[in-house]
Amino acid sequence: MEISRIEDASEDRDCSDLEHLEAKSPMPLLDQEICKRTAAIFRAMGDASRLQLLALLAKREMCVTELTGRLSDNLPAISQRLKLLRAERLVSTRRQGKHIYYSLADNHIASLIENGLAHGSETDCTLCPPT
Amino acid sequence: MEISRIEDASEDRDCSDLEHLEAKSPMPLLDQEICKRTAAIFRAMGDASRLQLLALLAKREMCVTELTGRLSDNLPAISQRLKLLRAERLVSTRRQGKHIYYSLADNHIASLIENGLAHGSETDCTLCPPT
DNA sequence: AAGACACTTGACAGTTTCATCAACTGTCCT
DNA sequence: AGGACAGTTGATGAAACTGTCAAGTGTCTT
Repeated sequence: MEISRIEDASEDRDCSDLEHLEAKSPMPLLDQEICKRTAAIFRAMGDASRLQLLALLAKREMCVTELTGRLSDNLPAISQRLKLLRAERLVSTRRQGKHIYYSLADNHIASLIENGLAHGSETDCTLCPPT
Repeated sequence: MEISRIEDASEDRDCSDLEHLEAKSPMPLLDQEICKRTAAIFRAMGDASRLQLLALLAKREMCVTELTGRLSDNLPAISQRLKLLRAERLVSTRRQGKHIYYSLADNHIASLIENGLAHGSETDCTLCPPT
C-alpha cells in the first residue's frame, strides 16, 4: 500500500474559487472496505489494556492463565479482550489440553505494534503542559 | 522500541502449578504512560472517516474546505475529526490568510498509516464466510 | 466598519464500548 | 460418572465517543 506524495506546484491555493477542487489532480479515496478493515485493526489496538496484552504476546505464545497472572486483572476481563482481538484477527488460538494458547496472528501485527510504540514513546505528552 | 522475542524452552508449560509464572523469566510490562499514549494514537486512527482523512493528508497539506470537497461530508464534521486528530498530535496546522492548512505531524505517522493499510488490504474479510 | 468567507466550538442526543459477574462449555483426572 | 480446572459467553449498566447544528472567532475585502 504505497501512498504517493503529490507535489503540486500550488502556491495560489485558493478556496474562493471552488473550481480548484476539480482542477487539482484527482485524488482517489481509499477503498471503503480496506479503510474499514484497517480502521478496525487500529481500533482494536487502540486500548491500553489490549495493547499491553498484544505486547506480551509479541514476546511469545501464552495461555490465558499466564496472561492473567502477568497482567493483574481477572480472567474473564482478559478473555473478553482476547475475544475482541481474535474477532479482528490480530491473534490466533491453539488449544492444548485444558489450555488455550494465544499468539499474534502474524508478524505484520508485531511490526505495527512496534512502530506504534516507537512513536508513542517519542512523543511523550507528559512533558507538554496541558495548556 | 524493540520487542525482543523470548524463546523459552518450555515444552511443559502447565498452569496447574501456578509457580510457573514466577519461574518464568520476568517479563516487564510496558511503561504505563507510553502504553496509554500509543493506544491513544491507535484509537485516533481507528475510525474509517479519520483514517481516510489521514490518508489524504499523507499525500499533501490541505485546507479544511478542500478536505470537505474531496470527502463528501459537511465541514463541521470534518473539523471535529481534525480537532481530535490534532489533540492526539497526529496532524499539525498552519494558518495562511483565511485558510487553515492541515498536514501529518511527522512522517512516522505516515508510515504507521501505510503499514496499517498494507495489513488491512491483505487480510480481506470479505472473502471469509461470516460463519 | 461591515459583510463574507473559512473555520472552530459548545451542547445535546444517539450510539458504541467496556468492565463485571454469573452461568455455561470443554478437558483432564480419578 | 463426578469434580476440578481453564476458559468462554451473555447480560447489564456506566462511561466514552460521534454526529449534528447553532452560534462564535478570525481574516480578508471593499
